[in-house]
Amino acid sequence: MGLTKTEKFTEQQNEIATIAKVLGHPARIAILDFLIKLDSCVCGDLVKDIGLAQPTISQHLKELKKVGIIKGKIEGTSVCYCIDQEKWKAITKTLNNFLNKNTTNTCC
Amino acid sequence: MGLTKTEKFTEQQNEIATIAKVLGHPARIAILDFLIKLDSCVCGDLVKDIGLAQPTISQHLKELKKVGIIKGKIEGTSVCYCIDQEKWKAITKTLNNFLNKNTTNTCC
DNA sequence: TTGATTAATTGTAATATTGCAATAAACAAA
DNA sequence: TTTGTTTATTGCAATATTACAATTAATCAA
Repeated sequence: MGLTKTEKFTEQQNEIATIAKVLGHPARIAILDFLIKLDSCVCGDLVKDIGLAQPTISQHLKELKKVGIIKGKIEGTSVCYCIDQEKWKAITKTLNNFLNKNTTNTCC
Repeated sequence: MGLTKTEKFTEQQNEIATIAKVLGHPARIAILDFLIKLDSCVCGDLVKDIGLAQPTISQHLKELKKVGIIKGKIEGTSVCYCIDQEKWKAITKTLNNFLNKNTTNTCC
């Protein structure tokens, strides 16, 4: 069916999955890597650096914006994209909350 | 095209994305949550607990096994699934490596 | 042997994702 | 206004993912 049954899961489970899903594409990781390296950036640079077509990059940026991990500020003809520090911290916290839930068990 | 161009990205970027992708579905987060709560588990319990059909659960377990975050041990008619502690730690490290790369910038 | 139980596999339908060409929109410079 | 630059949107094709019914395989119990 291709349709995730979100109603079967807790809000937290859905939240973790949504974040992870957005991070689940190497182009988006590459974009974030690039943004981290710089202080700001325009889409044009990304197209050159990452090597995917401009509409594809634009689409990935949209996904990243959807979870708020990046934000864009229009500056004339170009757009300055950068990491949303607050959101990045929140996402880090959410993922670590989950990752740290696991304690050493003795089974298997 | 639906086909990720992995060759355009670094090994590390692909690795992070692969891990995140597997965590990018609430059913798989729910399965991991359930496994963490217990010390061991069988698929039957998961079907009841999560509320998806048995083949669907089986498919999600396969995805989780693919990245090694869980392991299954056959015990008679049922299978004992549990977290692979070593792999969990490795995955946590990989994700945190990425998440901690980001430092406070002053742009935007 | 059967019959029951449990989990994997297969096949299929529906939806989602990825990627890009073509186009549009928004702005700056001439 | 026209022209060039930059990014977003649209439309489409190809592939991937999600979900489940039906079936298979494997084991245990009687």
